[in-house]
This record gives sequence, structure tokens and C-alpha cells, in this order.
Amino acid sequence: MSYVRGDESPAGDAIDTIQAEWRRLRPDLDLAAIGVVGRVLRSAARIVHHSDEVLAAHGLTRGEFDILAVLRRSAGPRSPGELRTISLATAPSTTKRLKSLERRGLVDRSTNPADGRGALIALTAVGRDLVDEVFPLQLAAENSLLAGVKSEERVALERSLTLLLASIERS
Amino acid sequence: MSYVRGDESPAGDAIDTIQAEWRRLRPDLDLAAIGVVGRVLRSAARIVHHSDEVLAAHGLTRGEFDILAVLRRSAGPRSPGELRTISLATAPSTTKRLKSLERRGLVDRSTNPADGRGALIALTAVGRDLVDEVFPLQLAAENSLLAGVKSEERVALERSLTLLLASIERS
DNA sequence: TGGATATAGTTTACTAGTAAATTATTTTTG
DNA sequence: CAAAAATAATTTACTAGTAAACTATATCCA
Repeated sequence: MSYVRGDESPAGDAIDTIQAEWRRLRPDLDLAAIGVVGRVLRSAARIVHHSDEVLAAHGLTRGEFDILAVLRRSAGPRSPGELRTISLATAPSTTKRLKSLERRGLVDRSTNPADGRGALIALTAVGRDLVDEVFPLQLAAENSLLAGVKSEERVALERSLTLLLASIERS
Repeated sequence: MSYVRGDESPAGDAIDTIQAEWRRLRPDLDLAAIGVVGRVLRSAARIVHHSDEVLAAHGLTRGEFDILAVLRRSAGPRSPGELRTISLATAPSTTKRLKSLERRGLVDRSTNPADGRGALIALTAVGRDLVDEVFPLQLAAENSLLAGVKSEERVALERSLTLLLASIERS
């Protein structure tokens, strides 16, 4: 989808405009999904943009931070495969990220005693300190983006998003 | 943020788990944003993944499709700068995408008579046919992801997302 | 009006991420 | 228990996208 605004604004937000434009061009289609999907994708793009700035200021990509955060939340070391699965990444990108994190001393690699093919990745003290410094900054950036949503509305939003995510992950 | 699940599941979805893990590790932080932001980012990642498969099957990247869709919804040709702004892209990526679309005969370039620095990009008949073929497939993929959300809940979701997007875009 | 500044867009050099093939080890099974 | 199949992870070759520098034209204003 394109979810990206034209010029004429019949009312409402950019997504309403896009939906109206499509309705005029393609009255044969059921365009209801645009209202949800367009806003989710556009919100996500904005959030990621802001949050990547915070990460970049600390020399991290989102993918690298994801790995550090998974390790921070884990009881102990994780295999590259676990990190891959938990962070919804591909195997080669995980390999690359781990190489970069290892080179900078943020994680530590050892061979897995239980499986000669695999490795075990642990967070170093430096890596842990970095996560603990950056994560609150990320939260602050996110909170500021949500500041315009009133408390009761945020509860309703979260409830609705939970239903949405459940529907998506069932597919 | 990492919004990516660990193993222990105290209840609820992956995001609840992540939030609970952070709460245990960092009881000093206000973690409320995770409930919204985590689900938005995770939903977006899943939607994009599915929808990119549809596009790839027709030889398009999301960025290219965004440009074609903006042109399809526009009354006439657009400058690269307009396409760039409307599709929330960077200038070099827009240049690259236009080059690729032009090479494949999906868009047409002419010099802007009103401004010698700029160009005007128009959708060709082939480009238009491609959008009109692919867009319904995208909608169908999206509808199938939303199939688990009941109609009244979808209304509430869309309303909440509108408030969220407004808050984000005000920031 | 003509030099300074701004704008439109592209080019160049680079980075993050991916798909497909590959290596090494473990598990399965006939 | 050895050959076949599966799995863990990496390597190689490539693509999409980006930041910074650059070109060309247009606008501003003294």
C-alpha cells in the first residue's frame, strides 16, 4: 500500500484522504483495511524514524539494539539462532550484527558445549551498561510521541492493538 | 526498543511478556509506552512482510509501489520532489526508484516547463495497469490479516489509531 | 541587474540487510 | 552403526536505501 498523502484533503487525516482518493478511482474495491493498515504503517514509520535517531546517536542500529535488548532481558547467554528467532531477523543479518557487536566488545561469544555447531552469545558489562543507558532514552522518545493521547484513550488503543496483533499473528 | 519476545510467558501476548521482563529488570522506568509502541511496530513488521511478498511477486519494492500509487491517485504528473514528500522518502532513494520505474516503462519523465531544474513524472498505461492489478491483491492480503478483528472492534481500533497518528504527527 | 542564496534533483561512496550456497555438526533411520 | 537427512550458523554476491557532496537553475535583494 502506499499510505502516503496527496494534496486534496476532504477532511480528516492523511489516511482519510488516501482512502477517499482510492474510493473515487476504484469504487469497486473494499477499502476498509486502509483505515487500519495505513495508520499502523504510518505510525510505525514515524516512531521508527524518531527512535532510530536515538539509537544512531549511540552508534547502534535498530537490529543491533534489538539483540542487545533480548540479551538484557534473558536470564543468560543465548544462541545466535535464539536471538534470530526472538528478534524476528534473518540468519545472515544476525551473524552480521553479532560480528559488529562482538568487535565493539558489547557481546561475548563462546562455543556451545551442548552443540558443536552452535555458539553462545552473552552480554558484556559494557553492553549491559549501554542498553541501560539507551533504553530509557528510547522510552522517553516514545512517551513524547504518545503525549497527545489521553490516558483512557491510551488504554482503549492498547486493547485494540492487542486484538489486532493477535489477528495478524494468527494468520 | 526491541519488542521482541523472550521465552517465559506470564500471560498475554509477546509484548506483555517483554513489558513484564523489563518491569522486573528496571522497576524504576515508566514502561507504559511499550504496550502501544511495541504492538504498533510488531504489527507493522508483520504487515509489511506479508505485503512485500505480494509486491515482490510483481517485481516491485514497497518504495517503488508507493510512487506508482501516489501517481495513480494524483490528477496528473508530479515532480520528483512532490513524489518524495508525499511518499515520505529521501531524495536519492526517489531518484533511484524513478530511474528503475522509468527503465521498465512504468513511468515517463519530461522536463518541467515551469522550472528548468525539475522534471515531471507521469504514470504510463503499463504502470497504471500494474497498480490496478497489484493494489487489489495488497488489499486482499491486508484484509486477511485483519480477518480476526470483529467489525465493531475494527471501528474502535481505527478510531484509536487516528488519535495515535495525530499525536505522533503533532510531535 | 548581477552577485548571493535557495531550491530541485542527481551522483558518489557507503551501509544494512537479504537470498542462495556452503560448512560443520548432529540426528535420524534402514 | 553408517549413510542420509536435518540443523546451526556463516559466507558470498547482491540490492535497497542513505548521507554528503555536487550541478544546474531559479529567486532574492542591494
